[in-house]
Amino acid sequence: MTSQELRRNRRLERPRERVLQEAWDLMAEKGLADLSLSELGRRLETSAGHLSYYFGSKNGLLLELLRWSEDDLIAQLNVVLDSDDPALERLRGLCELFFPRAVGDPRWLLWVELWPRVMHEPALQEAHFALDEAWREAMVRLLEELVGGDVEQLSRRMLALMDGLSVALLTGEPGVTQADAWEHVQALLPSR
Amino acid sequence: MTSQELRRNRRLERPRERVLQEAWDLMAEKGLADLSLSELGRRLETSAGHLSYYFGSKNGLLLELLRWSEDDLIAQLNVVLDSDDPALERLRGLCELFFPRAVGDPRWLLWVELWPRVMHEPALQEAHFALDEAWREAMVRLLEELVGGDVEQLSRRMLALMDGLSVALLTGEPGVTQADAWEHVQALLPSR
DNA sequence: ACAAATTTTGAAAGGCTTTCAAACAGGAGG
DNA sequence: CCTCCTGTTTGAAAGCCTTTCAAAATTTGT
Repeated sequence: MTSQELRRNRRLERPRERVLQEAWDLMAEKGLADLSLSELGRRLETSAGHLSYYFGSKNGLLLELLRWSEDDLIAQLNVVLDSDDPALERLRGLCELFFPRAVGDPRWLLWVELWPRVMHEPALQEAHFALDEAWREAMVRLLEELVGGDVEQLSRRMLALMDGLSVALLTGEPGVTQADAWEHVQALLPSR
Repeated sequence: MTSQELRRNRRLERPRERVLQEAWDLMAEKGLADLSLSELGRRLETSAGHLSYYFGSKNGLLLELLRWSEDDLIAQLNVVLDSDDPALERLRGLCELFFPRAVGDPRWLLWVELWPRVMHEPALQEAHFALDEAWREAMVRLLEELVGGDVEQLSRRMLALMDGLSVALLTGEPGVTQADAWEHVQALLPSR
C-alpha cells in the first residue's frame, strides 16, 4: 500500500462507513431495486456524481457493500469455528450466520442480485468466487471433523442446498422456516 | 374469457410470440441487465412506448417471459412424467429440464432476477409461487413412487438443493457440472 | 360502409448513471 | 506565512432508460 493510499484511506474510512451503512439501511427499507446513487446522495447530502466517482460505478458500490457485510460475517464465523462446542453445534452456528435473518435480508438481496451479473462482469465473478470459497473452506473444515473422509463433494452439496434454502427464506416461501432449514442441513449428514 | 379478450388475443398472438422470442434472444446474448424496452423496440421496429403499454411495464414483460418459457417446459415435463421409463429415469429427465442448459441460461437469469423482487411486488410473488408449485407437485409425484412414504419434506429439500445447484451452473462456478448436479440429487435419495 | 373500439406511434416528462471541468481543501517545501 | 500540488467534491451535461399520453391508424361489429 502506497503512502498515497494510506493518506486517502485515513481520510475516507469514516465517511465510507457512513455511506455503506446508509446504503444498507436504504436497501433494507425499500429493496435493492430502489437503491440509487441519486437517492443515496440525497440522504447523505452529497452528490450522485461523487458516489459514482468514489466507488467507480454503481456495481462497485454493490460489491463493496457485499464485501463489507461478508467480512463482518466471516469474522463472526471464525469465532464460531474456533469455539469449543461440539462440531455439530458449530455447524449450527455456521448455519445461523449463513441463512437470511428475515424475509428481504439485505445481505441475501445482494447475493441474489449478484448472481445474474457474474457471467458478464469478470470483476464480479472473481469477488463472487472468493467469497464463496471462504464459506466452502469453513464447511470443509467442519465436515472433516464431523464426518471425516473425502468431504469435498459433501460440502459442495451442503452449500448448494443452503443457497437454495436461503432463497426460500429470503423470498418468504411458505412452508420453510429457519428451523426447517436446519433440519434439511442435518439430513445431509451421513446417518448416525 | 370475454369476447373482447378473445378478439384481442387472436390478433396479438403472433406478434406477441415474436416479441417474446426476440427478448429471449437478446437476453441470451447480452444478459438481462441489457434487456431494455428501447433496445427491444429498436430490434422489432416498434416503439418502446408500445411495449410498455402492451405488457403494462417492464416487469410485466419479464413475468410474461418467464411464464412463456416455463409453460413450455412444464409441457415437456409432463411428457417425461407420463413416460414408461423407470421412476429414477424420469427423475433424471426432470433434472435435465430443470437445470440450466449452459452458463447464462436465459430461463435461469429470469428466475434469479425475480427473486430479489418477489418480496416487494405481490404480482411477482403470486406468479413465483405458482410456478414453484408446478415443479413441487411433479417432484412429489415422482418421489412418492420412487421412495414412498411422506415425501413432502424430501421434495422441498430436493428442490432447494436443485435451486442451489442451478445457481452454480448458471454462474459457471468451477467444479460443478450437470453430471455432478445429478450425482448430488441422487445422493438425497434414501440409500438403496 | 360506418361507427366504435383498440392498437400503434412519437414525443414529452422525469429519473437514472456516468463523465468532466472547474472549484475546493490540505499538506510539503520554501 | 505563503505557494504549489495533489487529491476530493461539486454541479451541470450527456445519454440512457421507462412510463404516460394524446393523436393517428387500423380493425371489428353492425
